[in-house]
Order: sequence, then C-alpha cells, then structure tokens
Amino acid sequence: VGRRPLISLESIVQASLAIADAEGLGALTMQAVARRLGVTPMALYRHVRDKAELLDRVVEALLTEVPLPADDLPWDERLRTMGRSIRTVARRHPAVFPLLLQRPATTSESRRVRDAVCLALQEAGFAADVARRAERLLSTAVLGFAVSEAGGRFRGHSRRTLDEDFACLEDGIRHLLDYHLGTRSSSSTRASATS
Amino acid sequence: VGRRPLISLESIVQASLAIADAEGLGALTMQAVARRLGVTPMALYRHVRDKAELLDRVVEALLTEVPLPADDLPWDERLRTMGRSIRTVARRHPAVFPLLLQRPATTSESRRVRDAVCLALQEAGFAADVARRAERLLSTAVLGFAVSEAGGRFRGHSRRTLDEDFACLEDGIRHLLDYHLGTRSSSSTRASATS
DNA sequence: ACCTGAACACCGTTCAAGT
DNA sequence: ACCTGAACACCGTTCAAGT
Repeated sequence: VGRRPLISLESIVQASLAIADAEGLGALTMQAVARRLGVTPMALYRHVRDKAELLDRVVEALLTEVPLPADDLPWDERLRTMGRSIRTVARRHPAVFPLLLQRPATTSESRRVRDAVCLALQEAGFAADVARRAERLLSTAVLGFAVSEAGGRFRGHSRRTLDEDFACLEDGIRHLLDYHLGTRSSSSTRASATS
Repeated sequence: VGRRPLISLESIVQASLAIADAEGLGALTMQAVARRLGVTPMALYRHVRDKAELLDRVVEALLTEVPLPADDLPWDERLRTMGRSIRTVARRHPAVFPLLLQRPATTSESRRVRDAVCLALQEAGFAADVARRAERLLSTAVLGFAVSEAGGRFRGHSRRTLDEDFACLEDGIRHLLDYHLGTRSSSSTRASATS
C-alpha cells in the first residue's frame, strides 16, 4: 500500500528501444527488458498489457523523435525537413523502424506528423482531401525508402549512392507537387542529379 | 540407406506460406510447419538450416509469384503490369510480404524482377546506371505502398480509395519518367485523377 | 499499488539413435 | 539419407502471494 514504482511505462519503452538498437528485434524480449531494468519479467505486466502493446509503444516512441519544423518556414522546406528527419530516425533505430509501415497510421503520434504534412500541403494550395491523398503517397515513398535503407535492402550500396537516391526522391516529389499545383515557377526545382 | 524423402524444401516452403497466410506470421513456427506436413519438427532441419533460412525461402517464393510480362509489350505497359502484380501478391500474402522490404535485394528471384524493370527502363531510353537508380526508387514506392496496404497501415480506407491512391502513384511515376526522358508526347499520360 | 516466485505451454535447436 | 525421441535453454503469460 503506497509503494513507489521502480519502473514506469516510459522506462520500459526506453529500455526496449535501447535493446533493439543494440542487439536487434529478436533480442527484444520481456526478460531482456526486465533484466535491464533490474526487475522480474512479470513486473512489466503491471505497466503494459502484453508484448504487442509494448511494441506499439516502442514504435510510437520512434515518431516522437521526429521534430516538427517551425511554423514560419515555407511549406516546401517544412516537407523536406520532415522527410529528412524521418530518414534520420530510421538510421538511428534500424531494427524497430520497419514496423512503422505495418501498423495502422491512426495513433496520436503518427497523426501529429501526418497533420503537419497535410497542413503544409494545404498551404501549398491543395484541397484538404487531395492533401490527404498526397500525404499518403508521399509518406509511403519516404517511409519505404527509410525502411529499405535501415532494414538492409540496399546493403551493398554506398552511403553516397543512397544520399543521391534520396535527393532524387526529394526532387521527384517536388516536381510532382509543382506539376499538380500548375506552378510555372520551377526556380527552386533542382536539375535532375542523375548518375 | 536409401529412404525416400517424406518432405522436401518445396513442400516446407509451401506449408509455411499457407500457415502464414491463414494464421499470421506469429503462427509460422517450426512445429506448426512440421505438424502440417505430418512430421516431427526436427525433420525440417535436414532441409533447412534454421528458421531464418526458412523465412528467406518463403520471401523468395513471394517473388516467384510475380510473373514477367511478355517481351513484345511496350516498356510502359510492362512496368505497369509488374507494379500491379506486386500489389496483387502483397494482397495474397499480407503477413509475409512486409519482410520483402527488409531483406537485401540480392537474391536470384529479386534480381529476376529487378532486371526486367531495368531492361524496360533502358528500352525507354535511360542509361544503365540511371535505370538502376530509377528502379530502386520506383520499386521502393511500389513495395512501400503494397506493404502499407497489406500490413494494415491504410486500414480504415476503402478499397476504392486505395485503388485510386495506387492509380495516382502510377500516374506520378509515369509523369516523372516522361519528364526525365524529355518526352513531349504526353498523350498516354492520364489526367490527374485527384479526389 | 507494485513487485515476486512458481508454474505452464510453447518455442528453436542439438544430439545421439533408429531404419 | 532421412527421420525420430529425448533433452535444453528460452520465450510469453497466469496466478496467487508477499509488502
């Protein structure tokens, strides 16, 4: 009656992420998390229903690491910044990141990022429903690339090649957005850096 | 000495895929595969080194289900057909398909599909190295969409919405290819079906 | 309220043994 | 050559019990 908690949901999630980062998703077990926290595995079940929920929380934590750019930046810079942030988070947590593509994008943190993207697209001139569709496809491409890179699908390609690939993806997205906006001012559109 | 095999690598892979399709990736265990084949779990280890290799084989089997379009079709139709085939395979094997984005794209079956895409892109007019880059980005977008859809990230969106999303993705890709080819004949480019 | 000890069903994997 | 039986370490999860 009135014992101070030794662990919290937050410490559990943080420990889980650290384990997955260091030893892979296979090493992320309830026992490993408990051991790292100096507690028995059963203690975790007070804070988390089961392992599935733990994984949900860990994935959610990834999205928390994506910072939202300042409001006063132009919409295209905001999109570019978020895309790069996502890629950075993927490189930081390569074992867990792929799960992001497999869970419903309806959690609060995923909504937080998505709303920021949609807002930028609407400021660019897209109608709300078009912006939502564009966000879906755009995030799919960026997440797909980040997962591929983090998960090792592009193993064998140099960092330089992948950076160029990503720049090419950014340019492609920018071009398509300009095209749909009917914008002629392609001044900020870089020349295709193929090679 | 000279006993006829009860099981084969092929039957193991097929049983594994059937289990994953029916009950999810979590139900795909060595014991479950063995039970389905009427054999003890240890019998599997004669044909497969460990579970990791089994998963590799199963993923490889997914790619086998992607048919290569006829050579005499125009390059753009070939690309479109392959993209749609990939999406179909993803919908057929939603539990296993996400793994495709997490393994090195260097296996023989993945090379088979990739070479076909690169060839189409080269026939379109791209240089070999540009074609390879385009293939990487293009397959990332298509696989990313297929994984998202199969894995449930887009749960809550109607089939119709997702079909339109995919059509929009196809159009976007087509537009970018045309743009990089410097083609003016945009007759085959559909008007943007936003909504 | 929070944690533990003991227990259960299940998992991947090995090894020696059978035919 | 191919499969089995027995065994091991580990996993997620429960339940009653301790403080």
